[in-house]
Amino acid sequence: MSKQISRTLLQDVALEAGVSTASVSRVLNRAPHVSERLRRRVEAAIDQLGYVPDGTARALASRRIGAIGALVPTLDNPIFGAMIDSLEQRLKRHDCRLLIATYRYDLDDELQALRTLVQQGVDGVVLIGHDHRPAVKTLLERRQLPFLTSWHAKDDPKWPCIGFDNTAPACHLAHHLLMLGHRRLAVITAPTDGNDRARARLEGFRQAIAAAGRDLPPEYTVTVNYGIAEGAQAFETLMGLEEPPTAILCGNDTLAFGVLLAAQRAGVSIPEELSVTGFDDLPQARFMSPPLTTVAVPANEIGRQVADTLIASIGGDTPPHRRLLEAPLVLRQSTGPVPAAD
Amino acid sequence: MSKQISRTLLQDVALEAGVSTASVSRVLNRAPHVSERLRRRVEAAIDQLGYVPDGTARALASRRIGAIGALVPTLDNPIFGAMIDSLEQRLKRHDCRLLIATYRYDLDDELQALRTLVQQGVDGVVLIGHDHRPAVKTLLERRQLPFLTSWHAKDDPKWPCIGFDNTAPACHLAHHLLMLGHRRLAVITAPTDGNDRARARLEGFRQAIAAAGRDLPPEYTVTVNYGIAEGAQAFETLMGLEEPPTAILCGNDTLAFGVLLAAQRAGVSIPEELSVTGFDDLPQARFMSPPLTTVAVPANEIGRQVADTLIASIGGDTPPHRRLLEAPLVLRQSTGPVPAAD
DNA sequence: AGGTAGCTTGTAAGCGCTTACAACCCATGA
DNA sequence: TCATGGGTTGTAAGCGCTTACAAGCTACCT
Repeated sequence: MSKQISRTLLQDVALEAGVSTASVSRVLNRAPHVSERLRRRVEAAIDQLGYVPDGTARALASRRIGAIGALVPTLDNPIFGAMIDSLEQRLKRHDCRLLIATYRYDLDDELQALRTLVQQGVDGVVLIGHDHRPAVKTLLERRQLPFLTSWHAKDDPKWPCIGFDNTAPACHLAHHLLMLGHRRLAVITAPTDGNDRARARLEGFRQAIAAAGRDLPPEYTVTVNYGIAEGAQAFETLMGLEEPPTAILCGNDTLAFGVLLAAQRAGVSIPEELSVTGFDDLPQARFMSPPLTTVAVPANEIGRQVADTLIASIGGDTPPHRRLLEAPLVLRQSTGPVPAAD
Repeated sequence: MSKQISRTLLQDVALEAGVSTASVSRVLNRAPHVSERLRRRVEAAIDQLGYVPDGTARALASRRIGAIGALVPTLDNPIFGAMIDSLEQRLKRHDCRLLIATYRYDLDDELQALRTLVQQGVDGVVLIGHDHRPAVKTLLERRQLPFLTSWHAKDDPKWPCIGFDNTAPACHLAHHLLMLGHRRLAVITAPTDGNDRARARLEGFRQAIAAAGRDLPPEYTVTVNYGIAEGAQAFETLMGLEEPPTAILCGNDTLAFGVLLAAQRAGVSIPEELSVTGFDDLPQARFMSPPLTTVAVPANEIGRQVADTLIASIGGDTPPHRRLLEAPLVLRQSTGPVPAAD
């Protein structure tokens, strides 16, 4: 069971340097009150012996594991990949590792995954969105674990967050279309169950439409899973209606890509015959034909700020209740005036 | 410094159940030789007290942390996101967590990140590719750490791998173009430094071209970083040559997307005037216009098999030296016969 | 009935580090 | 000169679990 290699221990270093184990530990942890002379002696011994501290023993004794946990719905969506990428890069600077777990938008799985991470001993946790099982909060509180939610903008003192408003940009997008004369706006959304971001975006679309004195009829709201093919399919559904929409608001870029491609196939020219919007501003968005009007989600910036803030919380700081980042509209060429006929 | 909440310990469970701590531990670890009656008593006590074992103590005592480490160049590339996603999902089944670290294709950073993961105490490690600093091997061996490389097909007993051949499909791709009559084949490749996959693909292209009795002149080989814009730029470079190529082989899909888009802008019709190929088969590839001829990389399958195999290695199995997965050509419409004029 | 093999359970010694606490040293000021 | 205080270092008690080893028990065999 045991790894036979007898590794050099902290005690060996202490012996070699002729100091106590406590001193070695202090040097290792950059503790204050260590004389230059002692520090150098210890460092020499460490080099000499090629000593590498044992993370598990350290974790047990110090009650800090040196890693945080990230719970994300999936890494298949590149927008989360981007966030995790930045998060990990930034954590590294703080000498902190990243444990990830995915839950496929299933909140029970999220809770379960959180339990595992907590049991593992993570020093902090980052969650996506505002929708979670109540037990998530209970668990986090009981363990007094620093945590942060992200990707949303709910002003809930119980859930500190670093995110952005999903509703307002969605509202602006719809407003933009209404200003262009569109009256038949349809929406393609991801399943909103357990996904407050999708709900918030949908809500934004609704608000703008309501503000214009109109409404969003059920047949103009199509719910599909994430994917290009799914977006394309939703396009078919919508354009097959008796009165097809003149504009389609998509819950994310990937769905919009599907719409763009399906439109191209169907010979529906965009934006002349149909306006389309996305949400995320994936790298591809500006390269679509036509370039996609969308909302730039600050995925990388979220990753960085979450890292910095969580590290600070672990260090004892009280995190700000809420920090909102910009999610600016990016108007490109997939939206245009309503067709003359309409 | 200490978390004030006095948590219930294994000892409390033992007390409550009226058994020894060893027995509780045995129940926890599904050890053999535990009577049904005792097991039930312990489980009742665990439920009763809401006991949750401490991962760090467990790790220290058992010398297993319950997590493996993954070293990937970046998560910004969705193909790695896909692999990591599958890897994590599958690890979960084996009750194993995933620690990730990225290194931006910098092998020194990779080594450094590995050191950190090892120090952290990971039970196993998965690497991408065959290019690594020698110290990586030394470290892994000295710690007798189960590990696996992936994404390549080198038959190197020192580096067990679960991957696929990058060269052969690349070769086929080039062959396919040659069969279509193309003679001026150009290549857009990612930087090959520290990236054996990119080198292997380039090598495949070269092999096919050489087999046809031709060669790949330097001006037909453009090296650019990962990105759509970079692919587009490379397109400009190549098409600006006195004798522009009639086909462009791209080292990955993202570069090919850039070429496709730049061609569209430049009014170069594909595949009539120019053939283009990618590598990866990202979800978008089949939705491009025209749909991209490429190679389907088994990212998800790699993730799953790496998980299963690494878990088996940790359990004491000797991993197969090498398992190769299929990376089939996907012929779509971005490749066609050489233009008549040529 | 006694011996023995094979389970089941308990005892207690770690796993390798951190840190509270105490001891010590030296410079400073009275 | 001696008390005082602050910075430096050492001692040793954990951190919460796993597991080698030994002991106890049951059942079966002779």
